[in-house]
Amino acid sequence: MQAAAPGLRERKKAETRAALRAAAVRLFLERGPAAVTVSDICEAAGVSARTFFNYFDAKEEALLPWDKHLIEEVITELAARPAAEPPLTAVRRAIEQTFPSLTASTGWQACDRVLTAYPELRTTIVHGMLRNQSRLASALAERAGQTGGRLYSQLLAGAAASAFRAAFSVWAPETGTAGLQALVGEAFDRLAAGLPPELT
Amino acid sequence: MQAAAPGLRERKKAETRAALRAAAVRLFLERGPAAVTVSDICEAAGVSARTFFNYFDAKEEALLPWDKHLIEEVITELAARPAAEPPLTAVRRAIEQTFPSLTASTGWQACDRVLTAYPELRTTIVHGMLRNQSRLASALAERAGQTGGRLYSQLLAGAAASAFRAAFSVWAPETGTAGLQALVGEAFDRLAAGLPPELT
DNA sequence: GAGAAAGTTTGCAGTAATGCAAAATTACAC
DNA sequence: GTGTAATTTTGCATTACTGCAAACTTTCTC
Repeated sequence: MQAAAPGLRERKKAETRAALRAAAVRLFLERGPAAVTVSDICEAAGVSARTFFNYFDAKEEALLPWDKHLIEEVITELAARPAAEPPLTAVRRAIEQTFPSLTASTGWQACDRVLTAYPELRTTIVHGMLRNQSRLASALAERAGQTGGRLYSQLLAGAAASAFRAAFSVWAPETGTAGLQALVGEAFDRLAAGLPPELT
Repeated sequence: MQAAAPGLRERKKAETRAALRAAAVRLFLERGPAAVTVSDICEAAGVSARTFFNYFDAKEEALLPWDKHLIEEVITELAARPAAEPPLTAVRRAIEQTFPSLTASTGWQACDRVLTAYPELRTTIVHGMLRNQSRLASALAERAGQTGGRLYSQLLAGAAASAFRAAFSVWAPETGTAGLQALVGEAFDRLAAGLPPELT
């Protein structure tokens, strides 16, 4: 039942990624993110500076224990939702389904320490999430066919991404991924209710 | 009733901004945005390269006939909305109130031509709008006091920004600012309805 | 008007990020 | 194993963008 032997190539990539992340976290904690350059991280991880950007889109992303394939997972889950399901519900469930993968990641504790020490990182990281949104919008447009048109797809993707971003923005990392999931759930509840001031 | 004489300083700033914008639009059309550097634009406009970033946050922003003070206008309008108004409605009205300023801007025709010729610019520009979102979130948080908490403020700001971004993404510039406003209205309608697949 | 105060432009130096093509590494076929 | 195809790493060149401090311009005060 376990995945096929990953092979040397995949293993090395995982090691490089882990080394980069470990170096980034350590240096961020030591000197603060602003005083750490990408070159510093790469030197500590033993790879060239150019390689960093084969793994991460931005300096700050090296902090997070999730990576790009998570958005693909969301999109896969989305495709697996029943066609009759209302779009907002489908996105919500797709995101919820990927939380186990999120929880399985190691490195939350380190992430917690850095985010607590340097709250401004949160903003930067949240900004980076916008790249994923267009992937999601395309997937939604495809799924929905003509339902609601392109405006609706874009809006839905934006709203879903906003739900996640808002949750991440106010999340106390020490509550763990379960805490994050609860916030995401609340955000989607509010969206589904039409953003009233109070949830009834 | 007219505004006080702007003074030399303000007038020069306006001229510089206009020169930069004109140069950017012209060069974008001639060679495509990717083949135009900020230095090119500045050379054509007769200012130093460093000055460009006193006026715009990013290369592509020089294209748009609106500027940063528009978001301030939205925030001012927001502050002027009655406190009893539901937050989503208040943001919507605040945005709608600033459309006259948007429509008053000159340069839409040029903007239209460039966006049509280089659709990928739209994505870039939409990304840039994220900077405004945090300003809006703070304003909402302040206005709402404790209503709904920080998650609600962030989500509302994200949703409102998504409404505008989605509208801009699908907007056909030849329909003018009125066309954009109609799309923004539809997006807010959908948000208020809880993002159902069809507007009833 | 002269001089102080405030705001703007500019040069400089440095970092983030991306494209491209060559070199190195791993996987695969026989 | 050897050779070949596919990936990955790396170096190089370039551009976007930011902070800082000095020079310059406009505005304000008397």
